[in-house]
Amino acid sequence: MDQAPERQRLIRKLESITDLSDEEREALMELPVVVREFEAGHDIVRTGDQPQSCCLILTGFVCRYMLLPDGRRQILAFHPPGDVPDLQSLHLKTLDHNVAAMARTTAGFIPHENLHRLTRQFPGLMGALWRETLIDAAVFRAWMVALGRRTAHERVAHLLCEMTLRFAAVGLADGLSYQMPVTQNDIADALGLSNVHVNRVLQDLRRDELIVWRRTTITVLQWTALQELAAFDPTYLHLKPIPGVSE
Amino acid sequence: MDQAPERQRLIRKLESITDLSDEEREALMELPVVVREFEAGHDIVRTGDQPQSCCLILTGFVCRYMLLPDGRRQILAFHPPGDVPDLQSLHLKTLDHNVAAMARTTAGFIPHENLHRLTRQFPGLMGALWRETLIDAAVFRAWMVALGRRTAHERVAHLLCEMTLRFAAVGLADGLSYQMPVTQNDIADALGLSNVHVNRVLQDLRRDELIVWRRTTITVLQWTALQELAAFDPTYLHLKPIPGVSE
DNA sequence: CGCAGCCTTGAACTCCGTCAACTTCCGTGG
DNA sequence: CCACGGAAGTTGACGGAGTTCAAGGCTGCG
Repeated sequence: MDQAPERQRLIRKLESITDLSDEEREALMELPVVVREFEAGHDIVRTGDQPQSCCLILTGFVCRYMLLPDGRRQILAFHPPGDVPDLQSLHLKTLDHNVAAMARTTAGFIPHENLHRLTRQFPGLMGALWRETLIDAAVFRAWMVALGRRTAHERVAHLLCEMTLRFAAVGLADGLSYQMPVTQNDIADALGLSNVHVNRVLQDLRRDELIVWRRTTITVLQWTALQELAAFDPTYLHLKPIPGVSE
Repeated sequence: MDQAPERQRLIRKLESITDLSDEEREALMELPVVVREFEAGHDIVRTGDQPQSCCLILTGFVCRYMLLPDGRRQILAFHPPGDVPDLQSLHLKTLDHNVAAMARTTAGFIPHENLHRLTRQFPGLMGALWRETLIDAAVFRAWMVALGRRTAHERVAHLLCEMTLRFAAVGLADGLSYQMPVTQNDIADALGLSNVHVNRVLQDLRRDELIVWRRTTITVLQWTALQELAAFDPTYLHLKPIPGVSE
């Protein structure tokens, strides 16, 4: 009876960026989902893999990353529950980067054939999924601007703004507070900085009482000030307005 | 009789990443294309626009970029002829960045409705176009790694490797030589560096006889050495093997 | 209670940015 | 044909944001 919560995750996510019809929601509820669990630090899929299914994050937290031959790591994206980090594998056979669990994570695997059938039957859903991959790319672009042209303080602030909205969009934030299980080292690898410098920047943000970050709990104390510091413009997330946060 | 060359550009590009059937090629030949011309430095579409057609680059050269409020610029992508830099507008109504001509450029505008009709009629073409947007994102990821974790020398070398393959893939390279009308300032804004530093890096590459760059003509002299310097792995471009360059 | 991973701190260093001047190159027009 | 002007490329001196290295301090889990 209650395998529903999984699909609700996906539906909630899609509805944060598109409108779904009742039929489409029903079709999503009928998707077969194989649930697997991953320990923190373990890869879910890897460079070179040719997955036959997409993985929907149900609980936990996930990142995508690439490694240079000498071990330097760049984190490409963070994914809260509801995201499908390898949705691209639907049309790009070979994976060119890794997906890893940053905390104990449960993921639901949805076979490609079922997703393909769905997109054939419901052009609206095809649009929604395509759109989802395009927003993925939009986030990459925003990160590129951060990596290339923002200062360390701006980068950290920008990442915090983005994650705040994305957690809120799928209902996983409590006001401006949310759980994000990443280390300062992870932040550094996401923002192209050293862990030492990330530490110093975070101390500044705390000293200025813009945020509180205790253990894995992040709380934004001064949303407007943080946005201004980051020159954060949420357009690129292409989210519908979020009750209680935006609008 | 001879409006054909335009569509050939698109077909050639798509065939560098997918196989097309005769029917699909024919359907592409029947797309209406409105040709317009743009001067160097002029925007083709802008942030906030809600375009009703996609622009196919026919001749010239184009970049996508974002500006920070204080004027800092990050170039997100370069596009040789054959590319459709705003293909995403098919499923993302509002543009979140700009597309600009870097040299005198002719672009062919293809109405969204025609592309949508095409994707409904030919699922293979839908796959090809979706795939195209996914490769776009893959290139963003590669750039993110460069911006976040590569040194200035590696970044420049990596960009040169990428552009060499992309020009070659659409038949616009003469061996390892091609025309790319960008200034050192543009390179700097693409790689998150200053124009001064790009200048010094290029001098190093020339001194070591890895490349020649005169005016807008780039020639790679030592392909293997350049690849090694960049730690360049072309997988992310998801190209078929290019006769005469790769394989 | 102990250990391991994470956070924190300080000092030295470096890659790259900034500023400012100078040169080269090319297109234009006289 | 040459003179001019502006944009792009080049050079040097200096400064700073962020890195590296290394040590020490927390803290939560087994």
